[in-house]
Amino acid sequence: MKVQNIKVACSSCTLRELCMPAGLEPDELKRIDELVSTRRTVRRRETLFRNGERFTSLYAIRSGFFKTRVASEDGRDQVTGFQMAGEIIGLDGIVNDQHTCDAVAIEDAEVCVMPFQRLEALSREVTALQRHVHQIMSREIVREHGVMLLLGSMRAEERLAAFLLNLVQRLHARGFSRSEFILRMTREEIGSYLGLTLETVSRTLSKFMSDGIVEIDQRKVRIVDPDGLRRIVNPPGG
Amino acid sequence: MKVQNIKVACSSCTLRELCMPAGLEPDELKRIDELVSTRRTVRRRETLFRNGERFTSLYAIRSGFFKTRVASEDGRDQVTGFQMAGEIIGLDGIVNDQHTCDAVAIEDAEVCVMPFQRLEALSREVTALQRHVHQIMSREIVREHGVMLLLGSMRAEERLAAFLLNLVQRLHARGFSRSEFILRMTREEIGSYLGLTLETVSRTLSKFMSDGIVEIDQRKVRIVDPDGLRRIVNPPGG
DNA sequence: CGGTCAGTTGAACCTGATCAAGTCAGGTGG
DNA sequence: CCACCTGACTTGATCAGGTTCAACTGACCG
Repeated sequence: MKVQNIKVACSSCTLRELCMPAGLEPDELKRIDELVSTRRTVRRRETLFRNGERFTSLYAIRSGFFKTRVASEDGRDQVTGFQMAGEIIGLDGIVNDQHTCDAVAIEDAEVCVMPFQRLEALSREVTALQRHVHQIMSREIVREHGVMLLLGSMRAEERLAAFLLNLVQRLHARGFSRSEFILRMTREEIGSYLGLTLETVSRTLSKFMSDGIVEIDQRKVRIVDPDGLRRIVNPPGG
Repeated sequence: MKVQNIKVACSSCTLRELCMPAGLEPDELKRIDELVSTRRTVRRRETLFRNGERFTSLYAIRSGFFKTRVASEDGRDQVTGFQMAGEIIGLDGIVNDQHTCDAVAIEDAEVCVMPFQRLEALSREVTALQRHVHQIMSREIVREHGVMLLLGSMRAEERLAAFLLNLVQRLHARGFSRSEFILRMTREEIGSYLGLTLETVSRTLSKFMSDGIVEIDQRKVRIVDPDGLRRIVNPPGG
């Protein structure tokens, strides 16, 4: 783990519109710059935090990709999400002052460390920030509802199609292509997230390819027929 | 829907320790009494709020039982949780000022209505309340992680066992028996929550019964061998 | 150039879904 | 009060989607 003390200003960060509230007054903007104490770089395969560790901070991802995962007492584990630049992780730790999942970088990453005490103090004073924190947590709850729907009621093809559409949509919101992207995660990680085995993920992607819906070369994905994917997620006839 | 304007004081509510922060100063406690605007009764099968409705308030359940469910564009739906006295619902609405799921009473219920604006204003001033709101949202995120683990990696028997243990544990925390309780939901609702069909739920419960782990008479459940259930959830050998 | 890890593909198997029939409890109306 | 109806539940038989096990390919790296 590497901690950088380089001062970084949210006010001049290109990702601000993703992690910070919009429409702040100049003086509020200035106060927000106190929020991030340090940055931290996390190399591929390293953890940002682990189940059981003391919770102190939320983390805003500046670059790179993370996965979060929970484990049951016996060895099984479940990927609960993939997070990219501009997203906030660590919310699970707030309830019991202790993290309940692992956050692992799946490619070299850099995060902004936001000590939670500071965040709470500041959001008592800056209403827009308070609102923003609530929205971030609520958004995570809604996202997880979607995953529950996926895991509880969708078939393999539907899960994969929904997964690909979700990824490309988030990447597009960050200025990347609307149709091409690189998978940062392995088939096994995708499978763990979607409640499938890696073989089923592989087979299903192959099927999408032979149906002419996507082109896949290793980790490189090109979505040829986005409507085809959408039809798979929401079959027209019920 | 019936709205009661009877003034209710959180400060004198028996459920306070469940929905409100502990260790408040007397003056803080007094201010908290401003939080609940009204109570509302919801009959069985009626909804407290629906997907698409404008979000205004969080609701603390005073009595009764709810389920929350999300729906995909085609008809499928997924129960995302069962909520009982002392629990807070409505958090999904915060992100977009609009509810994204339905909350349906599965038995006659009464809730305390907490206008969210008021809650935000008050939590800017009462630090313990601010912290409490954060904890409630974080707790929900952690709960959903658990459901994702369940849906993504457990087999039918494990899901049912985990479900029964979770229910009885929450009921016991509310002063009910450690081993007996009434199921408030149908087999179909349980199945939707656990990603199973109602037939599988029924069969699996029958199996538990013939294994001497539980006794079931209609909706009445008696857990005979809690350790047996725990062993099913966490098989000793991996 | 060999070793390792990720991914693909095939074949057999199994868990849980689906379809179907029948039971049971509770409520309603004659 | 009883016959009937309905919704919830149970149980059986069959089916299928996805898992499991296994073999193989290909990319990457020391």
